[in-house]
Amino acid sequence: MDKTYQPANIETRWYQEWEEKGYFAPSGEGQPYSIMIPPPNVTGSLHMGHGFQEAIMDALIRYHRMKGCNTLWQVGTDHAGIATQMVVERQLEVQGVSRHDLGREAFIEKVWDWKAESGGTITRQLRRLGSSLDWSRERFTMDPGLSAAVQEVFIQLYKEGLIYRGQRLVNWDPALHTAISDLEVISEEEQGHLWHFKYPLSNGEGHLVVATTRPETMLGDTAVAVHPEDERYAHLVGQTIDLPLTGRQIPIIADDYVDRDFGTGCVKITPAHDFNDYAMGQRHGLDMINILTDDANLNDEVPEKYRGMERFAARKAVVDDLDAIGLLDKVEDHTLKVPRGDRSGVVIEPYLTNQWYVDAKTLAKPAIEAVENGDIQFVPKNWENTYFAWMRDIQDWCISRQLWWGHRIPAWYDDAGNIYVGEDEASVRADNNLGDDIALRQDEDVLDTWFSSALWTFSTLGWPEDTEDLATFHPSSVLVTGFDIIFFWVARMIMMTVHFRKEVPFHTVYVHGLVRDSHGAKMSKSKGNVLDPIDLIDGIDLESLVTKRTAGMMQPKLAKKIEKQTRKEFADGIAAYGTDALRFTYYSLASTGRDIKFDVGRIEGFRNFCNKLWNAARYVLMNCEEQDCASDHDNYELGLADRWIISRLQETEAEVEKAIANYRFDLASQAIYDFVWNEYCDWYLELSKPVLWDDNASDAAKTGTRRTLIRVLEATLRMAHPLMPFITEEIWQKVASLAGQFGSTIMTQAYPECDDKRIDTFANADIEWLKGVIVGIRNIRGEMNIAPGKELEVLLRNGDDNDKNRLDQNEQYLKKLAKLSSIRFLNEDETAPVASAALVGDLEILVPMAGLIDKYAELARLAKEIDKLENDVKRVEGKLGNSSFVDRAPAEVVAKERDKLASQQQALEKLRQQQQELQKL
RNA sequence: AGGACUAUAGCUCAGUUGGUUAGAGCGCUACCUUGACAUGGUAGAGGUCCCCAGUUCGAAUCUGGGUAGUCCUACCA
Repeated sequence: MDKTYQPANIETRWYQEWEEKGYFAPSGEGQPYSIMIPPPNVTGSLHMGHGFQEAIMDALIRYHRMKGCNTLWQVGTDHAGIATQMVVERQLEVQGVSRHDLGREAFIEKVWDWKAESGGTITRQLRRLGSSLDWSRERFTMDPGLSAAVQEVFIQLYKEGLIYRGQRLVNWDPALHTAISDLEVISEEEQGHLWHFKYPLSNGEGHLVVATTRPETMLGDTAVAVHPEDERYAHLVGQTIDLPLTGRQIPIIADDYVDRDFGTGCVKITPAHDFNDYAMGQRHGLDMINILTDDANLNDEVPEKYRGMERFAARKAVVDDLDAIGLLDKVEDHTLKVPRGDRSGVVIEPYLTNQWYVDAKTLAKPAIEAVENGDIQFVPKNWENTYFAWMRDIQDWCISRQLWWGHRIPAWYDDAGNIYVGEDEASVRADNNLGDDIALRQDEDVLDTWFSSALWTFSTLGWPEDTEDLATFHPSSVLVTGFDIIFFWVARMIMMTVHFRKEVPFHTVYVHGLVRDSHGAKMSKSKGNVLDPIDLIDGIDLESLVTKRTAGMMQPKLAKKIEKQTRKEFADGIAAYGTDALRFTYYSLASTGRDIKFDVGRIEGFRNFCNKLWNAARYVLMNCEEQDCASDHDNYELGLADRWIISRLQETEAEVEKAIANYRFDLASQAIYDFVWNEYCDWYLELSKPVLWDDNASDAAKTGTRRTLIRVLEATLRMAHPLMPFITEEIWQKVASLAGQFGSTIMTQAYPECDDKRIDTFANADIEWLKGVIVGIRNIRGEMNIAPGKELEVLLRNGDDNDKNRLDQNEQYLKKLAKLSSIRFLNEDETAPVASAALVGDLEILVPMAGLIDKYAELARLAKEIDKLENDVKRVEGKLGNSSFVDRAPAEVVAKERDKLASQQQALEKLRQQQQELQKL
């Protein structure tokens, strides 16, 4: 083995082998365990969020596979309608071609080409992460099988009346020319203005003042509303206004939606361009005048002057014109929420169109129940509240999109406007007895991407066919996802699955936090703080990183800033840390919080951890290879250290198991880290040396030590494998046979489980004693600046029989680990030399000072210790002096405090004696 | 406006049903190439557990109020 851990040499090699050998496929035996990957965009690339999420899922999958489950991790990608179409349109734009120039069919072909070209990127990257996905079952939301499922669902929901077509206001994206759902609209506060206009009363007796943030919509006003109990205007209700610039007369109506205290208490009503006004228009039977085109330019419903104007130009024109005729009352600064499309970033228009809707309220009911009755559980549980809150107030879901890339809606229209829904034109004709003389045209629109995603857990398993995979792997075991798509995806999956399968899509939803940069900011291209998981694995030099982060930046100023920032933060680029270190970092961050702040500094620590494990293995192999490790006989003996580390391994196994059961990967990784580094390496390997290197030690003891070294290492590798698959496999291959384990891969070995019988509390206590003595001596050595190489003669005083026994049995350990030339108890009649002392319980450990230790340094050290103890004693004395504590606290708590006080007082007494003796000198 | 979450060491975070000497990693200080590892070893420094009040014998932990921050949902023109 190399002296240092070199991940690049092992990772891709092992992944290829695993995949070729088919280890990722379900075994066909055992309890089914399945996870459906949240399908990434087929033309996308891996980001930190993916990396985190895949790491979690892979750990769960590998863990259950090793536990003997029939494990399926279903892989696949999403066609991501809008996102993908936009990318291809942008590529065409560079060539000066629009999708309309190409026409629908040719354009879709281009998209398929692009999918073929770039579609492998993310799946290649998933492999780099070590994800043990069953690639033989890879699916795509637009492949024939899944498309059939989509069609089936649409047709059936239509027949049940749960999908309908309707004309109403939708969120219209004027850049993308499509409707989008409420969830795809992001509203954020922006600085704007509030314009106050005078609307003259038709009777010539003055005017009303209305305020608006969108002056141009006044051209579509069909009423002015006041509050029904507003005395200022009560007498005007029923009268009309001469709507300026239009020549139209519009009524003054009363509606209690109006807030009397806002502005003047008069509101202009534009039913065709505002959701609240729309509702009011319906209540009052107002006209709806659509004044916009698909591009959000003004249409022919407005006076000639404004026709064809862009909406913001029209705004200015309307304001200027009203001002010119003296009807602009005033303009105020005003912050308002501006709705923008999450993809296009342009301001969304409420726009009157025909769209397809899903009756979400009906579907939501059983979906809510599935969570209420515990069939589905969220982890952490509080996300259920978020789910309920949204589901109980759910709005119908607009599922049609005016795009070309996606599942085309299976609906046909005749010239009379009748709607026919069916598999294809032929079946529609057949089902409805439509002759060839009746012209049919198919709906131009496609379905929201999330419509097909909602079917993901069962469509990937072959539905609507009644497959064995469905019977075996559905419902899936757990969904691993971020809270950002609980509404987009999780809720809709539950609705669709419960409706069509009469069972839940998954039993558990594990909701993890979102990966952010080290300061907690969202990672985004425009902020220039994006990290690519692959760069953390392979490393990247500074220049490449700068180029990558600033590529395709529209604003040169921004690019400059990002470059500066990047050069500062990554002056030396990013080192190659390897997949296992990256994954371990993810796990360590996977606690219950909502934000996961990713600091590159952390990954280095875990790369070092990999190196630690690597070198521990080197040490073990060095001592075990071609040696008797008792792999096939019982002729060995386990010493204290052996029994202790075996015991600690059991406890760690139990801890890891519990952590994984609770989706606490931070605790699982912590337990493994701690065991490997702080116990196995720091103590056990050191404790093995005095045995292996002692000529007086018996062969049976040496064999027992070697056996323990190799077997604990081997079990640790299995324990850690789900979290760090590559390094564990690489080492395991070299270690397994020495530990009496056989197999072609660690992947399918049994996961180690805690054996209570091997938890040895006596060994634990003895080792704690041993550590106490060693640490006590090391502490004196460190504090007193005694050269590390200087061997000490240590004396013990005041111990009981237990201490004496322990000394007898551990003398070799003590000498080696604390660097002692001798250690013995003082005889009864022997006076102790001047010494520096440490305490382990009642036992005093004396390091003679002669020639080694400065009196005043030791006095200072003692003073510090005494001070600390005095405080402790005071606190406990206070507690025990409080009669209500003694009376009311449980007896065992009181007893514990008494014991504590007694031993503290004793220790204090000894240290004070020590202090006095020293002072006399 | 309603709701959720967060506040613990310089930084990032653990802390299980109230009883711990409040922990870890990174960073920091001193010493050390000792035969697995300097991607290392040994020792050490560092905390008013956001603030106030309450419950309790006892609060980082429970309750109420406040402050600060983050986010979600809805939205007043």
